[in-house]
Amino acid sequence: MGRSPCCEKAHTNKGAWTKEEDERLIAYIRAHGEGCWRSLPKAAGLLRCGKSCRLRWINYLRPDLKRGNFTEEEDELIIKLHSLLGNKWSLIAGRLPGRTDNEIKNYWNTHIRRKLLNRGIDPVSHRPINEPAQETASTTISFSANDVKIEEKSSMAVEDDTKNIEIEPPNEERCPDLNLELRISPPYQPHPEKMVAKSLCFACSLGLQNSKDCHCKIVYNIGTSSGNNSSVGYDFLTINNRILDYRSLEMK
DNA sequence: AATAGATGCAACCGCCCCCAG
DNA sequence: CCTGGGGGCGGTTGCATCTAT
Repeated sequence: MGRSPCCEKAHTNKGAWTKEEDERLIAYIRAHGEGCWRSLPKAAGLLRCGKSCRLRWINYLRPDLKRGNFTEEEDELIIKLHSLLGNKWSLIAGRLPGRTDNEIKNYWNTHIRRKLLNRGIDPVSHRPINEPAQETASTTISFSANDVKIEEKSSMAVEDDTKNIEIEPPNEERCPDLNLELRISPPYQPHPEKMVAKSLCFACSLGLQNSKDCHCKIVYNIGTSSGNNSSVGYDFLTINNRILDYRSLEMK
């Protein structure tokens, strides 16, 4: 359409980066920091599109990147985060220090998808493949200010801008409060003890009740004496029996 | 050893969102 | 409030490498 291109394509290199280009980019960012990507190539003496520089830096040259194979723990964390967030690779990457969204996206498509298929789990819905198709109602939890609303819908999506997250409820389970900071803490629990009967582990949330991975247990803790800040967590992210509380999952 | 097919991953493309003017 | 530019993101592509025949 009428939109101007992000850079002058005719005078930019494309394809694999050379060692010299990498060195120029690293040297420039070391000296000036990450700034205006559009003007960076010219300032750094690179015949590259600003977006290309940004991508190269973020996905490959950044000093804090953790290169190498993903660990089993990282695998499981990615799977669990993906079941909650869908293809929000940048959000998922935010929970894996040293990993980039592109890297995780590639890893998902090449390894984890197949791994889940081998386990008989649909990598999109995270449900058992042979489970009969059913009307999937989902729960939308709105977090506009302090006013929390829950409504039923029939799709799965994460809507960043509205700060609504739609989650497929596991077996009629109502999901607790979940905001983009990925904190689990229902706003108000007059009878927190009732949470005991409703708590599901992550395996159950995937329809794998009674599996060896099922470790339903309560991870809520009652608030302090003030009584107003009680927080109740769901054990979605138990990894190797170590509880990953959502309260540690702040985004950005 | 040669070749075809499969796989992995870096990089690109185009759309969307945010924000300054 | 509107608009355009810049940055960010997810999907896709293309090439290098690996594996099977």
